[in-house]
Amino acid sequence: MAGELRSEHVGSRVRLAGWVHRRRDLGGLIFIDLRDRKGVVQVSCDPDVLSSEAMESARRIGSEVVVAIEGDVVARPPEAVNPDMATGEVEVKAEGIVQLAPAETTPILVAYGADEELASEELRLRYRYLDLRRPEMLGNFVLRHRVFHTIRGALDELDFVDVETPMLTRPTPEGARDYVVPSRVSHGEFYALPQSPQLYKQILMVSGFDRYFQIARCLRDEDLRADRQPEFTQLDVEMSFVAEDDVWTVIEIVMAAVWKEVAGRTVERPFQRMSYRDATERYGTDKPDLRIAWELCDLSDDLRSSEFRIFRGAIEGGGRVRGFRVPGGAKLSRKVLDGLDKVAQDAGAPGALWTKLSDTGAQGGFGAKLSETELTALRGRLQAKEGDLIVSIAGPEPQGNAALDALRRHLGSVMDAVEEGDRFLWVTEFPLFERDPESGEPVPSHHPFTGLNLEDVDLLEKDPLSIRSRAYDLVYNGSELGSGSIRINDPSMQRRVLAVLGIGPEEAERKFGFLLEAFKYGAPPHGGFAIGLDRVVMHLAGGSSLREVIAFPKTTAARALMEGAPAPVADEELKELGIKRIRRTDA
RNA sequence: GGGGCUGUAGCUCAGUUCGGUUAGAGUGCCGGUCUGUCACACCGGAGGUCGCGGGUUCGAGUCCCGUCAGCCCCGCCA
Repeated sequence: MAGELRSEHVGSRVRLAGWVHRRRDLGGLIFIDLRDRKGVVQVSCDPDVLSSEAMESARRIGSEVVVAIEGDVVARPPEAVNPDMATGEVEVKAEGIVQLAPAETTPILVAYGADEELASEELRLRYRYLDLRRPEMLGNFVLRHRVFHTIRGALDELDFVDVETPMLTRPTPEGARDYVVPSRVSHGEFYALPQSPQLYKQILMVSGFDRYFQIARCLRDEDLRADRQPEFTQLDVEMSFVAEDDVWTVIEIVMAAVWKEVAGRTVERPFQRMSYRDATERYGTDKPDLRIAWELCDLSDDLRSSEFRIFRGAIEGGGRVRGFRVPGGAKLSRKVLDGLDKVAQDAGAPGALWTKLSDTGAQGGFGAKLSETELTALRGRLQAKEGDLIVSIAGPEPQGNAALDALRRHLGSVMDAVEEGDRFLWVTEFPLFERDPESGEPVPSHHPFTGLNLEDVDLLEKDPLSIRSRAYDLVYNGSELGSGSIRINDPSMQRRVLAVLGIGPEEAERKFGFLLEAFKYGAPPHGGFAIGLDRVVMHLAGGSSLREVIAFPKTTAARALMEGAPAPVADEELKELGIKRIRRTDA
């Protein structure tokens, strides 16, 4: 193909078909850059070879016209070799050019120059087929293909079986909002598109499938983000007769294979592991970016009786003072330091407290408010020295965590302290429940079938919020790639957990009766994992938006701009579905 | 549901601070010159509901109100 021609092909005759990437008309000579899936090659149109009619048509041919070209591959004259081009040592001397399809002037460019800005994302989505012609975009999807291919190969090698589960499923009241599909046959009843194959894969374990996987489409009707699409692809895995380590090992093998195969990078196995408690204590988040080395420290003991009202007040109010050391951070400008308040505030804290360490003590910020003893204690605890910056947050816990995490990442990037590398991390022992901020009642932090740490079973009814689960997340460079758990396979334990969640036998029966019923007939111990593959591909492609690695993504309003979805349907069609349109009740 | 940014030529943007002549640039497009270019170069030309609606004003791309769209974030995402 055009993009594959190299000097070894010189002398061979080729017939190429593709798109006119660019054309350079020098008057006598015309050069056409011909693009196909493998890349671009230069075609030369020489009046000594081509008829004057053929030269005339080559002169008129526009960008993105589809053409077939026949000719010999020749070496370029030495002075005309283009080292920036994979095919730059050769060109095709055209002897015949046929237009296979015309092309109007495109609304957005395909062939961008090095410094040219891409068209707006809105237009790129509207004319997605043109945007996807760009070699960078095509490259993302070739990479995506290789990721999927590698995963399938690795799991096949590990004796997993790929099983498909339904797209039309039972609506679930738990979790994310369902995309709902009306039933034509049963008016008033609805299917839901799957949020994940969770219940099906557990049922497959009851069926004895033992090692299941699926690359599954999942749909959730929630608001979008750069890293969140309503429709996404997940690697779904479930295994029987396993504990955490068995699941982790499988995922580690798969991820290492992907990174090796697709990026040519070796990642160390086993991945680092850290409990949820450790992660939040040391980094202020359940998805720490370990490329930033700095860790948080509790400074409360050193400041308990401080004259500085903010510190003492926070501690007396039941909160804590925590902080971290930014090596060399004393050189940061006043502007950057003043900006820390906003970073902390955006994360829900009243503000950020900081001081610079110099040879004479602490300068600026809270440094002046502390006694000599307190400063010395802080320096010792943080192992901080002259030239460092100390940043801290005083106050109650959840806000403090979020702010410390935000400050750590913000300053990590400002100080250029984010190391290169692939830092995978298992975060383990998530709490089984968290408190619903509105009702105050416990709600599952993962899902209601998550197994619990056997040491904590006795606390189930007494202190549910303190129970550690057998759920785990996989974190890559500060980004959550996926999560999983060892599940509950004992029907009576499942009933106890549901009871704590305020779901009685009747409600449980109505919501997931089929799962509970299946568990009556011999459910093996099992557990699994799910990985967001769009995010994996995004990271490997070096991007920051899923839209770069999903062929036809939705906008932030969940609309498809190219085909125009969603769209109204005819009243007649609605009638057949037993659905009546109601007027919007806008005020 | 809330907050922020953006919307001007096919495309990318300037012009909006502080209302005032005929709204500019680059690129693409069209025409011309050019036999080693590679974002070819050079010369010329066409191309605008200033997102949409309303208001203030002698006068609105510019000010005010509303609305639509795209993007980023919070909420939400078991």
